[in-house]
Amino acid sequence: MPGNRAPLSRERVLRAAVAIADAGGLGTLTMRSLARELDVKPMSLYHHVANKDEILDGIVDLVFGLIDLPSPDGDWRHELHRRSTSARRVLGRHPWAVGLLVSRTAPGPATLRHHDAVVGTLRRAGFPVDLTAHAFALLDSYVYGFVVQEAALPFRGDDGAADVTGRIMDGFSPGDYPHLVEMATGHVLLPGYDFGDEFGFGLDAVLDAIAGWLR
Amino acid sequence: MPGNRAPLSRERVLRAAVAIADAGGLGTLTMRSLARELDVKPMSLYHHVANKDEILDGIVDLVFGLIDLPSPDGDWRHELHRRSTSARRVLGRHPWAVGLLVSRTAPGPATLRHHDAVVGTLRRAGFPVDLTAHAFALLDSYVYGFVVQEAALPFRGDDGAADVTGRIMDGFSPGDYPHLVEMATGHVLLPGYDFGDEFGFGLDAVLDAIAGWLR
DNA sequence: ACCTGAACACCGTTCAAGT
DNA sequence: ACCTGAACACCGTTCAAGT
Repeated sequence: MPGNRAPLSRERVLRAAVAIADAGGLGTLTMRSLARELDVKPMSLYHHVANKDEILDGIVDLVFGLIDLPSPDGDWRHELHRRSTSARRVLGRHPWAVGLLVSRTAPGPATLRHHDAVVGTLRRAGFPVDLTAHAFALLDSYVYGFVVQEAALPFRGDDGAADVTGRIMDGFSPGDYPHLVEMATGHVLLPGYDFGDEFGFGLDAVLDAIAGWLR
Repeated sequence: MPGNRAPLSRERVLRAAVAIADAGGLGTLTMRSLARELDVKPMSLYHHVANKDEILDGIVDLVFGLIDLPSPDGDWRHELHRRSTSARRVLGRHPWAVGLLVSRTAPGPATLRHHDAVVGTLRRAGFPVDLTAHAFALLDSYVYGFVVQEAALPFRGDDGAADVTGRIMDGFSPGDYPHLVEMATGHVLLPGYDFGDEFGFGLDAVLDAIAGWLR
């Protein structure tokens, strides 16, 4: 691993932590694996972060910092479409981040800046503060939840889908879950299907609904 | 703890695991804390579950089993409204379950039965299979994502909100996050506000959108 | 059949010591 | 200032032994 012996820093620690979580899941991210990745002893990490909890908060915030911000001066719908697509892509690449979200209550600066830009875009577009709260809750619920589904449903990748459909169909008594079987064999497993394509469809529906509130 | 010395069973192990995760978060759920709760030695657990991973899969499925199923014969919109409200309440009580969702790909029988009932309700209502997939993705993304937001955003409980607003306002340079500050002081922190109330508003918007696809 | 004691290879973190 | 060795109280899990 080239360049790993640059001087340690909070930044490098967090970046390495993201890399480990991406590669093997959150379960493989330990202070010791992180130290190994950085070619350092575990205790050295504590000079740059207070503890593992701060690392978890830090990598969530780092991931939020990768999401494109909406420009408050552009067309609100176009800007929120672009940032939502970016959010889904970024969070989809680091799905453990959404998993971590439910257990932390200390949003970092990048996360706050992100939310501030979304709220600001809605306010600038003319949404009153109560409708802005509605829109914020609806839009970001959709984005987070889609990432959860995409990570959890085994309807991705060509192999994964077939795998689980197999489990559904023969792991249990035949005839259970008839509608899931129909959905799988009649739609999801057909060549052109990609669950990820559902995102844009739902996103447009959500933005339509929000746009309707403005009139 | 009365009745804890009933004979061990997979059922009792999973129930105790849920209780521990509810009380102290997933981080406090260990094979050893679980054994202690059940008044048994850690190794006894392995006679009822293969390993901790199976416990995690098991408690997610247990929680899904608590959600009201829609009846495929009722009015689809009413049924999905009822089951979505139930899902939000149940998952909101056990928020770690949604966090776990992103890292598992082995849905259990209760989870599959749940999804089957939702898909069946949509099919019975006359949605073709492709629109059923759209509706399923949109609706459940919204439900999961709302639970994530409600757990993550510190906009709940009277104290929590004030806490974080404090952090937002003085922890960082003043004037950062102006829109979040406006949203907090001008809306979210006002006496009658409860973020949870946003759920029904967004749910109706989502169901409106889905209903529109049927015509 | 069900439970357990002892052991192994791990964790996060502290503390005192090195450069 | 930054890094580290040794140690502590924990983990999940295996294996051989008990009833």
